[in-house]
Amino acid sequence: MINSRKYYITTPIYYVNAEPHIGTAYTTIAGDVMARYKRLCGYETFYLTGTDEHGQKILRSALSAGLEPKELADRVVTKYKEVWEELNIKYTRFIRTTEEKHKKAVQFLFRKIDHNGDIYKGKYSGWYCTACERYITLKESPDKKCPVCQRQTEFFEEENYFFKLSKYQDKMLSYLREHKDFIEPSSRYNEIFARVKMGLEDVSVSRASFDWGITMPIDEKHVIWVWFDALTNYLSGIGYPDETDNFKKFWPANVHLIAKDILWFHSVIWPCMLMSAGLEPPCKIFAHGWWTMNADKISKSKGNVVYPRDVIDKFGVDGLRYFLLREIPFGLDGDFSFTALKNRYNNELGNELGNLVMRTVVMVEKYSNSTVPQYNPSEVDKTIMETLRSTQKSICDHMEHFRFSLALENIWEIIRMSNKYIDNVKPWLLAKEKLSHLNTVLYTLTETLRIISIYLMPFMPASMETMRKQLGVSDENISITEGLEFGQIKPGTRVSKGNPLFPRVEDK
RNA sequence: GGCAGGGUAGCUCAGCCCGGUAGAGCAAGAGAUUCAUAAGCUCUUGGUCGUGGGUUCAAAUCCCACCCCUGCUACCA
Repeated sequence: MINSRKYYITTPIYYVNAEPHIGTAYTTIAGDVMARYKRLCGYETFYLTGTDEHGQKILRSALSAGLEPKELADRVVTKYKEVWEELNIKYTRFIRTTEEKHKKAVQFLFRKIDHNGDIYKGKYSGWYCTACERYITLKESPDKKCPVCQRQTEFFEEENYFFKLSKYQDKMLSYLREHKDFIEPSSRYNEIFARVKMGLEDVSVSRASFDWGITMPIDEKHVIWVWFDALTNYLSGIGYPDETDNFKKFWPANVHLIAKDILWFHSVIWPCMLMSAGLEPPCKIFAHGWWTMNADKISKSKGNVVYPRDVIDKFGVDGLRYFLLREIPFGLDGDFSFTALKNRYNNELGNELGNLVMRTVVMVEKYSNSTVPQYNPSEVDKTIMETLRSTQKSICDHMEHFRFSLALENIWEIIRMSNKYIDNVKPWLLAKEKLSHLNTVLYTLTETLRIISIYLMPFMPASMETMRKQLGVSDENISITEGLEFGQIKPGTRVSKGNPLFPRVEDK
């Protein structure tokens, strides 16, 4: 039975042969936004991220750097943790696959699956491209040339242990049929469904050609395949198999957030492994898209990799967090460009939101002695109330379904409405004529901003904290369930003008 | 090749399910204002809705054909 008041969300564990870049930051920020949102909704939330540290590639990278693989991993892990801290990522736990706990969990899970009769010794053979380190299928290349690098491949045969994936084909298929929202976006669901229908073949889950990995319990000459190892982090990260209370509380995961390239492993191999071990599959796999850079594919060789630091020096952490989730619908591919970033930052964050906060706070200072005035509920602007009411449901609905960009669009409707409102009622004239309606206007504005700050807290925690200080509500307990009702800011609350929240960026 | 999705203003997209001669944001241009980060507000320019046929009083929207683009088509992670 799924505990409805808990929320368990994960990112993939990142491979430690590269430093965190915009792509890994994207997944991690999205997960953080969701985790923060769920916390605001009152859920006991577990947000897991970490690093994948085994495998041949790591071994090679380490050797060429003159390091032990673990040393290399340690260094990169430090980088990851630094960057996540910088980006304000509030994870519950950072797991490393080289941890003893994790290794034990992997071996435990492996034994379970073995005891269930789903592991057997066999031979894996095929045409292998040494350069790309991958087997090719005759379907993708009948002439036996590597489809990626066009090099001639060699025939290899190795003795491996296999997992009986094929045994779970029917179960997997009916699971997919019964859980239409298991994989999102739905286009990905359709792809996977079609592939599973074509049939499942057993997968090799051990390697004997190198030893940087977790030793296979039933044959010490083999290490466990990195994917088997890596996927298990979702269990070991919450205490499997020993910390039964925590594990029982949080499993199954509500969502595994991933990039689209690793969908197969997460949506098919992983659930089948879990079925074999008698565990429930995760509730949802959400596969997001890729970023291009000025419409070009991002790659090391092209030298156009964007690192978080490149962005936050100029646009701030929240500028980055906002842009990534606002620019493209979550799930689709999108283009990263500093032009687009600057436009959104200046227009939406600086002009529309930042300036709204500024003009509101300054007016309260000037016209109301820096304190939020009393208001007359019957005089509250109807269009503002209507906008707040109509957006509330849809914002929360969008958030629940990872439609971050639409949630933000809705929030910006409120912001734009507020700017219009000011221009319509012209508080500076009301002040001149000493009309009492001014009080209601100022109250409405500060209160609307308070509500906006709650909505935006998951996206831009640092800026919203600053903004709430300016509004004088920083010590208030924030909750989505209770904080959205109009009329909570207390008359007499002192506002204080601070520096612009999002100072304009001029060049670049 | 097979399966899936898409081709709508300069750009990014909504509308298509439930037919009635096109919408938003950005970009561009103009105006009135001043509380404000020269921000905000108002207005304007701008599309024969991939191509060709068909159904219909009426099609971006339904049907057929074609062209083009993208994704998936299993073990580097």
